[in-house]
Amino acid sequence: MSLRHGLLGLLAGEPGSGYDLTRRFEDTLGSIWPAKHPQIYGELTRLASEGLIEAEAEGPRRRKEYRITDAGLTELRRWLTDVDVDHTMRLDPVLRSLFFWLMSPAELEQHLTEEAEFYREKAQLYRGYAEAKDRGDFGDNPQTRSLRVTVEAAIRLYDSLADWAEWAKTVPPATPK
Amino acid sequence: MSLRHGLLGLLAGEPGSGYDLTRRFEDTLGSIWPAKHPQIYGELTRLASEGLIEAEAEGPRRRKEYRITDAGLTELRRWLTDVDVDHTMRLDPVLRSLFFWLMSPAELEQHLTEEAEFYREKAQLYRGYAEAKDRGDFGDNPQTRSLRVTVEAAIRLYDSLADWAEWAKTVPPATPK
DNA sequence: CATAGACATGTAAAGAGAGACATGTTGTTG
DNA sequence: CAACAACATGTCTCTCTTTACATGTCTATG
Repeated sequence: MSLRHGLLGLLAGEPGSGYDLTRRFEDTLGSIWPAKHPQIYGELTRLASEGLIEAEAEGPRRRKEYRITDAGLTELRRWLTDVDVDHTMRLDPVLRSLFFWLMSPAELEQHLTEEAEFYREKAQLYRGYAEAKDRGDFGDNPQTRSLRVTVEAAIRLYDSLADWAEWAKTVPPATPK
Repeated sequence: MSLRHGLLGLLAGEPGSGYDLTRRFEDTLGSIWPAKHPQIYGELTRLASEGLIEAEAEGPRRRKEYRITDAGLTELRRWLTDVDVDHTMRLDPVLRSLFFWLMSPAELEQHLTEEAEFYREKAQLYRGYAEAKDRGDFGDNPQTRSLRVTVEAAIRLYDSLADWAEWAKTVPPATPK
């Protein structure tokens, strides 16, 4: 249940509406923790009912801006320090690799080329963010520093996967006689 | 819904019971696609009712050994070649990094040390499998070659994460004056 | 022969997440 | 002023996944 704490964390950074948070999730977390708006609105309602966040009066278009409460900040810190990290990965592309032997060499070649390209582009995208940050484009404060660390993970993961796909292309499919 | 095709793929390699598949998922796929037995039994029943797999008569302890049917193999191949790869990642440890600014330097230091250790051990574990395979311990056929590719992904991913955690320790937490 | 551990299969309930449906507002542009 | 895009919030249903509960068999060991 990391969505809960993801929302809490984003709100610890700055207040926002469900709409804002949906966009922030998509922009900064899209690759590492996707979340759709129905789930976010639901979770915000639950968090508010538990007093971990609170909303001021409604704004222009029924806009409800939430901010984190002291209880919420306490819960967030508790999660960060006391709750075990969930190391679960669920990677469809890697699962598929277990079944590469069922694909023809041509199909596999094409598949791996596309995968490598996809990952390399993603890595480039995040590298762009990282460079902008390092140039000072986003200012410098503890929050943007953390974001920089997160972005670094994305770069490294996507680069690894791109390297892996390229490496996999060099593995001969059948037993060499 | 990769579990479905994961099961189909494992059964394409060799027939097995729900119990077998649960273990195989845990052993070879535990890190990249976890699945618990209730889910596996349920999915096997569904696959059987759709004719993608079939069971022979029950063995010793009500054991039902399933094998893939031609329809199942067709469906598996269709998935591998025609269905878009799902690139979704959901990584709690990376999500957490976005909120590192809420942790004290000491807490963060400890957290990152533990993370790095965890990933490095995992990488080592898979490196061990890879070396055994490369030594020829598991023989050589298309299936074990694919497994070798999958293992390589695990090694690279875990090493990246370990490197990342170590790198993160070198990032100063606050704006240097 | 008792008993423990591995083998073996399931059901039920609850939570997480995705996709479709539904509604209405504000601001910009032609 | 019409129309569209972006803003904004929700519900409902279905699927996927986990956890707890439940049951029974076979084999090796003391």
